[in-house]
Amino acid sequence: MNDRYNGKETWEEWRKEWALEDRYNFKTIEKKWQAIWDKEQAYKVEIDKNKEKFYALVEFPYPSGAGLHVGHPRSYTALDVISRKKRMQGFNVLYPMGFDAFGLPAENYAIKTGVHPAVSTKENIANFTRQLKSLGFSFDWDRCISTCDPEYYKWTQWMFIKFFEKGLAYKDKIAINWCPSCKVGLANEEVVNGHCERCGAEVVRKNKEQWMIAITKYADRLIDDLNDLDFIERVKSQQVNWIGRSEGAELDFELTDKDGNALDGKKMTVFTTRPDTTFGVTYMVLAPEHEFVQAYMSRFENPQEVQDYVEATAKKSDLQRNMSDDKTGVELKGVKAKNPYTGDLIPVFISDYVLTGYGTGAVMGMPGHDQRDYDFAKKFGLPIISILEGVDISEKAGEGDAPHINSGFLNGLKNDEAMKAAIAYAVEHGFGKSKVNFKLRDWVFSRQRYWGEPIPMVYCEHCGWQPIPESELPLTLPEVPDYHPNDEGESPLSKAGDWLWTKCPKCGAKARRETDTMPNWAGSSWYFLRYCDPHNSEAFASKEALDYWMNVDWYNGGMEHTTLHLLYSRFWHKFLHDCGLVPTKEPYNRRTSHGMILAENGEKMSKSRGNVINPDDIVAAYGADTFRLYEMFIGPFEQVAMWSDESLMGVYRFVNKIYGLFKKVADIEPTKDDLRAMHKCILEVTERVDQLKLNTAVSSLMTYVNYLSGLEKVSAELYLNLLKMLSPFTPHLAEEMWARMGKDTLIVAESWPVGDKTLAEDNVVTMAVQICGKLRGTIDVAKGMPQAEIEKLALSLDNVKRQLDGKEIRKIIVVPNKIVNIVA
RNA sequence: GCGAGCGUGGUGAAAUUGGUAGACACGCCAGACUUAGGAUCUGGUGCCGCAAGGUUUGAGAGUUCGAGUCUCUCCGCUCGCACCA
Repeated sequence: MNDRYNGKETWEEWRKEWALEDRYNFKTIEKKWQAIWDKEQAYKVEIDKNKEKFYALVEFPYPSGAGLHVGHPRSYTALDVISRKKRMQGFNVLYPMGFDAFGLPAENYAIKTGVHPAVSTKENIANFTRQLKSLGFSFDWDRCISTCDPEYYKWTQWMFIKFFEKGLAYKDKIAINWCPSCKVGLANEEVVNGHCERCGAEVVRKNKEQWMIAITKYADRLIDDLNDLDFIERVKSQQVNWIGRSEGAELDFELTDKDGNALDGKKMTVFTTRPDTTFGVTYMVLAPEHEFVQAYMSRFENPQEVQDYVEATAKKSDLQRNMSDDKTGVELKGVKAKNPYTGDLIPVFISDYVLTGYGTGAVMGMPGHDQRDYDFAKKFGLPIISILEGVDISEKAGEGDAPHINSGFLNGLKNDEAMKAAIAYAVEHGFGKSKVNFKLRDWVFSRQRYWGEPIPMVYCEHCGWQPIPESELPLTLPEVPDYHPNDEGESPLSKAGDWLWTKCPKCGAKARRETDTMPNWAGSSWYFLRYCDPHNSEAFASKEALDYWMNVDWYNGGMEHTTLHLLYSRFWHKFLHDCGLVPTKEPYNRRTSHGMILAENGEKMSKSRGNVINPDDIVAAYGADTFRLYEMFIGPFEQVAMWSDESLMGVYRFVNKIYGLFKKVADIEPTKDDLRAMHKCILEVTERVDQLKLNTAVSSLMTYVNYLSGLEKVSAELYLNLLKMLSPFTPHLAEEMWARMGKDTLIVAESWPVGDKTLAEDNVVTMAVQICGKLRGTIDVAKGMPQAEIEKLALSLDNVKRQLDGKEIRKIIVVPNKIVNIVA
């Protein structure tokens, strides 16, 4: 009995049976081959040093209760196509799948229903796995991981301790974004337009002790190392943008009373990207939260006014702060700042357009050449000076690279030189230095949540924060009576009785465990490493496995993850590299991003709109192969695409056509034309898959199938090669027809056909004949025809003669095999 | 405002990177076989025109023998960041 022969002993016996079918029965065919791949472990992969490795990675999904979305298979199929082709080309391909299984939805569901998140997550993972398997992806399921598995998060915790040991993880009381509805602190990245990304409630500021990770220490490298990577441009630019490096200088302004007497020797440092414009500075502004304001309140002449403004600002959310076009502020009366370049005394203000978290929280106002300062100066009647020659500042702040004026020793210098000279002067006189600032802040790593990795730290009265010993890892999630945060906003883990209290690993005194959990970015920051060696209990992955498999050769994922996940995981990887734990400084060689799939009317698919397409329904109605092929054909991979049932039908027809073509297959020699069509197709498909032009790779296949359909009989050689090329796209159908052709191997293990350029070329080419660049006719020309003959042929065309009538030919340009252009 | 990208038929889109614009597919039209099925097959299909022919890649200019492709100006759209000094 043989599975591939549908239970018959021999191919001949099976053949008698299928002769009765004339429709493509995808339901039985797809199930059949999925079972055979499973049984024969067709996609299991091990280290094989004799073969070149290829590591293809797709972002692992969060196993939501809604199941797979049609967007997931777009990414998974694309890299499945690439993986399958690479495998056929002799590469040792690692293409793994897993689950990013910690997260809010499971916890919210638990709060609502009381079902433990581990239980619902497990069910969801089972459902996802079923769906993924129904699509025939060539994942090595033996390597499947889940971030909520203690065997996995043991290592996430272990790595956190490494961050702590290296001084990169620290606790700090900071104003965090606080969602009053979720009772949870949010990273800046989780705040969308001032609202909680999850629940939509307006985010407020709240001071809390949080674990932080010092990602800013890697800011420079996270930008600079992008240069060597093959990431698409918009991904790179978004990373650079997010990190937001700006180069400038810090300058100290001495503070005085209103008569110019030094104020306790106090200096105020500002950050500026334009130290060369300092001669145009007419005032200074501090963030309302600046520590100076409270410390020197009693020295101001208008403390009540100042305090009122500070309080009004505190009530504003970031959103309100951003939205106000109008500049507001209050002068700190009785205080002046001394411009270190000119010695001028300038007024000092507080205003909410200056942010406390960026730079020094203080800026010098140079209204002539900065629009925000210009607006502020207009509002408060402050002088506006131009220090750039010929730049108009009557309507708005002036820009441009021009010789400086009104600028003392900088006069006549242009921007760059003036900048250098200004900094050199500041350094020489000890009031400034060059400085690089970043928008990127350290990573807020605490969540007041249950369903995440426990942070493996304990607090001891005597010894402070201590990591738990490695032998106690994993620190598993305790059971809790309910999943609500407590009223102080502490995580549900604070309700975990016995678990909460332990001994200090250092002095043995009673100590309390950290009750916050890690953000869901934690587990996804290093999962690609675990895939290399997923069952290792001694290490997160062996050195041998990492040396062999890393880097990820090709990583595909959604644009929504190009700032956060990509940045975090690159940072995390770099840190491990610095610790000597991974061999490479960057994890991903190539990053691509698939476009979203929208509903037919161009709207986003969402439950509330009721326009969600369930992959299960498509697979049931048309089969996985049609579904896969359609998603590849839908449009350029990196662009958004609109779902269309009608286009899907077209692909379904095509798949049936391939099935139907089998009846024409005969044991005959291919003709020259046949071979030309075949080699052309091979060359095109091979190249287009490598370039991720999957939609046009599919059209090449369609063109070839159209050609074959027009033949009386199809040579077996042609059909077999067609099946090989189809197998990455429609693996089930390809296996089935391969078996029907009498093959007892798996097509997935066959070799990829090699195209021959010479055989793909026609020996007669059609050349365009143009007059002054306008098409006037075509000529069929044998390859290698001498230029003079081509010209003669072109000139003999009736339409050409007519067009040239009475005109003098000045020049004839012949581009071999392409075009003849007659200039008259 | 800053950064990235895009603009081609009724629709989704191709174009070997400067060389016959519209491949492939959807839709539509006509026909065939059938006789209600979201079946299959054949032919046609950018626009104007009966035709010869003309004309066409958001608008305009430029470079070139030749521009969808390169350069400049303008218009429009999408995404990301956004009072980041």
